[in-house]
Amino acid sequence: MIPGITNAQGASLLLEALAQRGMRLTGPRRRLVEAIASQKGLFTAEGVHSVVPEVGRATVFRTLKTLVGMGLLCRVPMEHGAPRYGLASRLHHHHLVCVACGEVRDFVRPEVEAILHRLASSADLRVLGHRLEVYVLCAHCQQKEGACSALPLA
Amino acid sequence: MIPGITNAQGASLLLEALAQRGMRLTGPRRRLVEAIASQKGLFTAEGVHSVVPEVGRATVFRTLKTLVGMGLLCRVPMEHGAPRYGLASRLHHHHLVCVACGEVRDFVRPEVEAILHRLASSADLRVLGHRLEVYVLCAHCQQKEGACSALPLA
DNA sequence: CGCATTAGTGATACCTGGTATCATTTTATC
DNA sequence: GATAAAATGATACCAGGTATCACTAATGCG
Repeated sequence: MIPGITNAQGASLLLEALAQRGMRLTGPRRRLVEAIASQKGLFTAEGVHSVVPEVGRATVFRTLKTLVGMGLLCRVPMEHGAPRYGLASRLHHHHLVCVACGEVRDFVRPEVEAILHRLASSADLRVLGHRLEVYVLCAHCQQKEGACSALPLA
Repeated sequence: MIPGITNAQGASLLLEALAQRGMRLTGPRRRLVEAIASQKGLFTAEGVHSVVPEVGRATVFRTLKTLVGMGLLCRVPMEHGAPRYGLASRLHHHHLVCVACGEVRDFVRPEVEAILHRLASSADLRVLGHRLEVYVLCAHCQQKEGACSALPLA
C-alpha cells in the first residue's frame, strides 16, 4: 500500500512498470500485483500467496523475484523466519525492526550514504548498494518488557 | 583465525568461554571449535562440517547457533547462497561484500553507531543491535568487469 | 575412583523458502 | 484469427536448518 494513493493506483503503477519493460500483463500477474499493492507495510511470500491462492506458488516466487530484480520491491532478510518483501517506492531507506513484535518501520538517514561515499573514495571500491537494519525494542514493547528476549546482535 | 594468535589459542579462548557458561567440553565440540578457529575469514556451516565430517550435521548447526547466541560468532546472511559465520572477536564492525567474487571484508565506522544513538534518542526506541552490509565491486573485480552483473540493491 | 545425573550427540525425518523442469496455457503481434 | 514467444502451474527437487529420540559421555558428588 503506497501512502497517498489507492491500492488500485498502486497496482497500476507496478503493472505499467512491468509493461514498460516488455513483460506481459497476464491474469495471474495482475491479481498478484493487486495483492501486493494491497499489503500494508512488509509482507511474506506466503502472505501474498494466501491472498491469491489460485495463483501457483512458483509464480508467486517468480514474480516476487522479478519485481525485486527490477527494483520495484525490496527483500528484507529477517533475523528469524521468512524474509519480508516491501514496495520499493519511497526508497532508499533503512529498516527499524522491533525484535519483540516484529514490526518493521522505515527510516531515512542520508548520513549513511555520506559515510559510504567516503568509504568508496578512500578504498578502490565501487559501492553498488547497501543494507542497514537496526534491531530495536519499540516503545510499545518496552512496556510489556519481560516477554522480550533481546537478541545479542552486537 | 584470530589475527595475532595461533589457531590453538583461538580454539582455547572459545572453549574457555563455553566452559564459563556451564557448557560441557565434549569431544565433538572441541573438534568443531578447533575447525572454526582455523577458518580464515568467514565460512559456511557446510565449510566447517567438511573439515570435521565425523561430527554430525545437527551438532554443527546446534553449535553454530549456540556460539552465535553467546555472541562469540556472528552470522552474515548473504544476498545469494548460504549465510556465512565468522568469529565475533574484533566486533563491532560492518561488512563489505564483493558481489562479483563474494569476498567479504570487515570495516569499522563509529559514525554509524553515532547515527543510531541520535536515532534512539529522537524516537522512543531501545537499539539492541544493527547490521550494515555494503555491496561493492572490489578493485580486482572492477578490472575483469563484464563478468559482473551488478545487483540492484538500491 | 565409581557411579548417577544430565547435557550433548547423531541418525533420521521433517520443515521452510525457493528453484528446475516441462507440458499446457495465454499473451502480443501480425 | 494464426502464430511465436512468454508465462503458468504441477511436480519434484534443493539447501539450510530444526525436532525427535534412543544412546553416549562429561561432570559432580560421595
